[in-house]
Amino acid sequence: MAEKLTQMGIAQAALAAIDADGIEGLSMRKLAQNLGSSPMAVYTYFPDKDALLDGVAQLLLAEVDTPPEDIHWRDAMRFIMRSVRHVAMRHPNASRLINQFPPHTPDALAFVEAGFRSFRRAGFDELSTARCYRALAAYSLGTLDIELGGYFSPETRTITSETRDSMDTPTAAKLLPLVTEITPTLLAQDDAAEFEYGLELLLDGFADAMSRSGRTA
Amino acid sequence: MAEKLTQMGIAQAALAAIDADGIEGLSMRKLAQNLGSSPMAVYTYFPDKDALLDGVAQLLLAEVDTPPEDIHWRDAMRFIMRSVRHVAMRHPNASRLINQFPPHTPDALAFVEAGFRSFRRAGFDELSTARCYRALAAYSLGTLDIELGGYFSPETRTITSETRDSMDTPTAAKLLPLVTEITPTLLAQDDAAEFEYGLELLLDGFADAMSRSGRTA
DNA sequence: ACCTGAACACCGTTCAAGT
DNA sequence: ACCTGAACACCGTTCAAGT
Repeated sequence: MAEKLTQMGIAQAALAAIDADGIEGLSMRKLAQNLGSSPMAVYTYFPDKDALLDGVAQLLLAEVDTPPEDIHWRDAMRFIMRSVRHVAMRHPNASRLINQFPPHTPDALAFVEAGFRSFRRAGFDELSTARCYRALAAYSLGTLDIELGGYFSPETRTITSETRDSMDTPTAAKLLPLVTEITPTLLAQDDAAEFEYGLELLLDGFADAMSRSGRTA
Repeated sequence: MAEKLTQMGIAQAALAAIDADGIEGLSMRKLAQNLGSSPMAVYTYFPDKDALLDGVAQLLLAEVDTPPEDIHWRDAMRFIMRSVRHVAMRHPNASRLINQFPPHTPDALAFVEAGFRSFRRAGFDELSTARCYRALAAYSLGTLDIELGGYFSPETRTITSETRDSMDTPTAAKLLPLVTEITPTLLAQDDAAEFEYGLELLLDGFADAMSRSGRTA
């Protein structure tokens, strides 16, 4: 029984459970036990497990900070992009949900609205705004795949082992000399610095397009 | 019984099953039935289900085409990036595995090696090559999240319904006017064209950095 | 509307045994 | 090494029933 159940309370408990045990570790039955209720009680508030996970994603996205209104659009985009990344880093076990479920509640959309506002105030039209948002979203989601999924660090990844090393290092060096050469550099990269690097390329590109369309960005 | 089991054959059967029924629809038991064997036979070739899914991902990545050796690095990158996207589009139900499992078999790494070769031949040093590869990988993976995960098209997504429309349209228009304004534009975007747009921004950035470091790119 | 308890139709994987 | 069959310890969700 504990507290009275609510949609928000259940989603928060689910997020806490995922933070602790990962997405795979969450089951409707264990969650219900945490809540002190029968497994089926949750189904009054969420139609199925997928809807619950979507709810957890909305909770995460609501944690993204909204930039001050008076800053330059480039700073606003840096602010939002960094905030998304930091939310994911605070919830490494849950971050995959951000890639899977787009924001759709008012709280989760607050940072999107703020980003659009910044673009529009700087003179971007609807098409440019949509286009820039899409490019930034792609870069942001891909960054989460790489950093939180441990894309470049096979050791940290879910310890599947065996099949992974289906090629011994001597063979690799012969067959894939450049992969062998570059991989250590890739592993030594500074995540934050590389994130900023790609981000600035996109922002530079947006600014160029703006100025070519005859405005002072 | 059917054919003799092999690691490759099992992974191919798993990919076919996923193409047909989705990743969630694949079970070790159904796969074994397709293969005409007992469920446990697969465990001789893969230590667990995650290793099998990794194997399927390697199969997908091996489908990525390798660009001709004599083209400009920009064309080589366009070639590879488009090929990854097209592989994912041929296997929409399986494409999430590309975001989850990086290439690590020789066949799956062939396109990476080719990309590195192209960068290095154009005069990029190890650090620049790693840096550019990372930015392209992030953009590529994020694009798959958006296009194949239906990030901008809530209707096509797994039909979780209910919780999704926790805000009626009139409220949304008041609270989030710009989201309301831009969303139709977002839904009407041409996926291929927008993919190319962001890609060119990154390639432009790489070229700038190259020429500033004192080379003819 | 909200919640329960039992039941259904599944899972991945371990284990002992066979070849 | 390769494969089987039974069993273990789980799942998400339906359903009938209670308040």
